[in-house]
Amino acid sequence: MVDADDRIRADARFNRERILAAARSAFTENAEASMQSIAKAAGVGQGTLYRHFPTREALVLGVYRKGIDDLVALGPTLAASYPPLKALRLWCERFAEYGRQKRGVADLVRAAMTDELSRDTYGRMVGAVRTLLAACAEKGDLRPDFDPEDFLQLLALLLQLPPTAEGDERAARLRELALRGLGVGSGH
Amino acid sequence: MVDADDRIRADARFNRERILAAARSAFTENAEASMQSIAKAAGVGQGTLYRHFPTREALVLGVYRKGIDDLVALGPTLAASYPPLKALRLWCERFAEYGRQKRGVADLVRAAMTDELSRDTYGRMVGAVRTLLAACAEKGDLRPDFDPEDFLQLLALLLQLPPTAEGDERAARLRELALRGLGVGSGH
DNA sequence: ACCTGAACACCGTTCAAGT
DNA sequence: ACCTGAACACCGTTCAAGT
Repeated sequence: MVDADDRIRADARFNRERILAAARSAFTENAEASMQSIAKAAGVGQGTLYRHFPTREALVLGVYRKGIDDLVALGPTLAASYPPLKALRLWCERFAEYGRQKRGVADLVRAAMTDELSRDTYGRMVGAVRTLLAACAEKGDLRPDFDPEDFLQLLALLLQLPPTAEGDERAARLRELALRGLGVGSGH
Repeated sequence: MVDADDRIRADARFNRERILAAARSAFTENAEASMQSIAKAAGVGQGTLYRHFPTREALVLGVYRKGIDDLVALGPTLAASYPPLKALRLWCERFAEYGRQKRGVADLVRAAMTDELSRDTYGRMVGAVRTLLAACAEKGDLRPDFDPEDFLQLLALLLQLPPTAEGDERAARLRELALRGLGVGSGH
């Protein structure tokens, strides 16, 4: 056990990276880029793509996992620097911004509950939201009985609005609506 | 002009009805039923399908137009029989129920703003929501400054939740969240 | 006028054959 | 072990040919 990786896997790992890089850029310019076109862009046979990512969902997850981890890590960072409600708002905005750039995120969150593969990632996102909401509730900024998963699902649904200025504004208004529904501005 | 229809169109109208009937039942059991399979089920060439409904959107609209008209008409009916807030709630539930059965409705509403074809239908739905919200606002049940289109879009987004008991319950909770955000329970 | 269905240019996914 | 790419079973859409 000199090395964690078997020697023979060097090419496989190389291919994996090539696929991820190709998928990342393909998804950025078109969230519906075909698997076949991604294999081609990566310079790899279709079979190889499917060997590494047996499902489109798996590929999307591979591409966005890092960004989502960053988002999850951002929760505590914001919570440490801002009042709870401000931290929650900023996190929601970052989520929206990230989701707007990488439109696959919405599908990922939507599929997450039924897909074994992405359960971990999803669970950590829910955890981040839970912490942010709990901090607000503790300060009395909003009601304490709300399901963080409902809130995250709502944020994910809002990503489906058209990626235009109008869609973004509507999403922002609906986020504010949700926060008011959670009790913002009705007590303290 | 003895008749509103030219004689020669009898077969065309027959085909149109056959297509609509086939599409209705196909969409009911699978919202993503292919155009090709619908043409086949209708006993019609693909070209005929495309002649009548040049786009999938047009076909969806053809199938759901009547149901949506019913939904629009339901607004005033409920408003006449119930207090405004109750009427609004009931309408939302009917919308959700209808959308759950016919999953194409959500896409229709989502696409409506950018699609010329369905603008009328969409506009009438917004009108129904506007009236219901306005009646509530007038009675002081909720804040008067909210965009009915935002509300309708939110309802349409909620249709995208998985059609399970869990998804339905989440949608119901998020609807209540929105109503609280609109001021329900904070005035009188 | 309207209809048909073969044909085109794609998909996602699989799997025999290669190294 | 891993890779390739032809092949399969589909799509949505078009359009020459028929009636």
